[in-house]
Amino acid sequence: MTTTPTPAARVPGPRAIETAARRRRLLEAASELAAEGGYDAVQMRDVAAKAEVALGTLYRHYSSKDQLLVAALAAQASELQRRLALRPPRGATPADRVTDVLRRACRALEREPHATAAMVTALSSPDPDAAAAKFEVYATLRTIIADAIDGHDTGDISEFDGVLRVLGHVWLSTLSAWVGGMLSGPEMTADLTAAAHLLLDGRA
Amino acid sequence: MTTTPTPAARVPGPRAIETAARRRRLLEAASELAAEGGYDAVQMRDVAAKAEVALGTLYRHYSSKDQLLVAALAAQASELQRRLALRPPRGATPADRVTDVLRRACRALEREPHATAAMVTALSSPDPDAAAAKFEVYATLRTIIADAIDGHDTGDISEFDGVLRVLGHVWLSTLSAWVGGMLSGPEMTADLTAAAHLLLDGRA
DNA sequence: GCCAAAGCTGCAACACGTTCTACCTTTCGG
DNA sequence: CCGAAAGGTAGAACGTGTTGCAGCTTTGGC
Repeated sequence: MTTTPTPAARVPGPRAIETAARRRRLLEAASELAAEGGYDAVQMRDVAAKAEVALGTLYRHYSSKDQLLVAALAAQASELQRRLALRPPRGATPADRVTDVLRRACRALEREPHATAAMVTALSSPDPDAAAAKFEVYATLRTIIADAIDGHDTGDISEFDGVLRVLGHVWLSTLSAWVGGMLSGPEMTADLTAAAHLLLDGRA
Repeated sequence: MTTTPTPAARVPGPRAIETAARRRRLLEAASELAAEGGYDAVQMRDVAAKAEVALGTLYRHYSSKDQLLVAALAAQASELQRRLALRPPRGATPADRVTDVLRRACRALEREPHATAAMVTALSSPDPDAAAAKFEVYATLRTIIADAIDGHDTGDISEFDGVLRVLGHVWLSTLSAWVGGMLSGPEMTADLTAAAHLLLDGRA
């Protein structure tokens, strides 16, 4: 009796653990394939095989390719947020801090261009199955910008709501343009920096 | 000799006329199918059939579905520009005129939601074949905004280059979000209006 | 005139996202 | 303990974008 045989029935149970592990493997497989060859290289049969899961199971968890990729992006955005909490953006003014965050984020994304392209492609697909995951990504991105605007003190962020929304749009659009080859990396950064200064300089 | 038999060899020739007519029919067919059922309803076999053209011919002119749809969008953007030249935007300040233009454009787009969805979907696809047509659309949109900023007089637009780029990004991103169901029509207009005022009020 | 190139046609074929079927195993409320 | 529900597997099958092919006609330079 020293090693409680069935501890409390509140532990997940082996089946649930297996299921969670499968989901994790699926996201990992998708990310790896995306990093290697971009959107087209993420083929559902390959993802399933790489995660050692049946194709039907993949579709049970992620009901479309775009949903899968957006979920992977959401996970990555969360991790970016976590890293930013550890090393907060530097800069005296809101505009400087926002610029710093966006620049860092872009550098990280440019380091894995294929993966970024795949995930941004999925993010800008109109697939309604992916809507929930897209909301999550949007929310995370806006939180990241909001945290940069108020340098971890402050209160009245609500005043910046419009700025926040506009900056979010510019971020997504520049990313999308970069992925589509319409904008180079430096141009993307330049547009983002310009937007941050236009929207934030001379305000609060 | 009164009716010059072969006028000057500078006239297009019957073959070229036929070819041009085929291209026009293809764009029309694509637009109609898009208006009826959106992106998925634009099926290449159906477009070819509706335009009374072989599938291979469709691909000779437009090397992908996305390129075809972006070309249709480019044509529509040109027409919007023409209509705007006839009825210039109203408003005393640049921000007011830009808001007026964007509001009008959005209303036009919301009137054909399926067609808009199809074309915006194609526009935000990363298809490199469509890059040239995408550039054309981007350029037209920026010209439209630029014309609204300077009320058909003025000179130094270059000073507004950053504003122009940022507004273009916001326009595309809100459209994309609207198509993806992440933003309602009024929300889209609100974000655009907010951006115009944030970027233009208190400047020149 | 003649011939290569360009442009078309009709149709077969392929690839990959997605769906469906048939069947098995584990979990859990009664 | 039982039976239904949930979650899995293997694999066939379907739809649609895209490509390839064989042959036809028109065009334009020589």
